[in-house]
Amino acid sequence: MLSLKLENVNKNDILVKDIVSQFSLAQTLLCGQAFRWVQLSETSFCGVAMGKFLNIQECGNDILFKDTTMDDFNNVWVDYFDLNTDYEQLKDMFCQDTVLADAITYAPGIRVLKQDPWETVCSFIISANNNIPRITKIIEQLCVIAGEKVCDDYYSFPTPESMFKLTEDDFGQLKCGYRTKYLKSTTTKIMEKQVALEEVASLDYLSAKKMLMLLDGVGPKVADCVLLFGYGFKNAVPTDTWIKKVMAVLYPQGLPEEILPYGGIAQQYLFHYARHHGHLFE
DNA sequence: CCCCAGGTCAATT
DNA sequence: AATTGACATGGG
Repeated sequence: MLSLKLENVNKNDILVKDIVSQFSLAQTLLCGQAFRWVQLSETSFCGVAMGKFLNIQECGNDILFKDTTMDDFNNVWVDYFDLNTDYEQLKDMFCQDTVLADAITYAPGIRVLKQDPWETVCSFIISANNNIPRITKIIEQLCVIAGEKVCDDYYSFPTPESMFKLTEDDFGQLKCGYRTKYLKSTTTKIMEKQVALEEVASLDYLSAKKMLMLLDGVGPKVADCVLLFGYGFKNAVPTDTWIKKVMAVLYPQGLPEEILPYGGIAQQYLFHYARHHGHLFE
């Protein structure tokens, strides 16, 4: 458990002190777990998550949450950014392993977010056999078409109800190809309560994974992404093409046992490292 | 023209 | 249970 050092600098601005060593905005928001944050400068971002707008920026060793409230900070952003987890402690444990030590040195400021489950389900259905720029584009278009305008050019992620009302032409605009039928079917199953996303949180890992895989377009990898990035199951390890390469070359016996309870977080350091050093794993 | 992209599904052994 | 090809779209 990490004790947050907070400072209420202005009415709607909150400063989290001395956390940048375990929280880089660029590394956290651009490492392929979230697709909606807009980078305004090297160290500042804007976006909508959990239906709320946030302006967030690094200030030296601190992180400044702008245009928010203390209530939203405590009730929304602390969980979203996993601020009660001490990533320095986790990294110390991971660094016993020399491979992970290299990956962490490359991007020591990655945190694993706990995003909205519905948004995460849809986002990673879209992500299948797709590339990150196009995933981002499709999701943004979906929000413009079906989300609500929160402010200026910022839209919320649409609710299942809103997506249920989309027409064939609306989906055509998304250009997400054969994934359209998965989005439609998954939306219907959620609306008809064949799958209740709020119940998944209370299940054990395997039961939760099985339940998510009842949704069309959700296989083992997407399910693990949703469990890790949308529910905070830190032991869920999404095995995409990159992680398969890393594991085959560097961990033929699997991850070290003591790391398994936090395998998903370790995975995110490895994924980021592998994606930027692809030639090492051919 | 080819190949690939944070895979999934259905058919086939 | 494990393997194989199709699948929309856009970029290199």
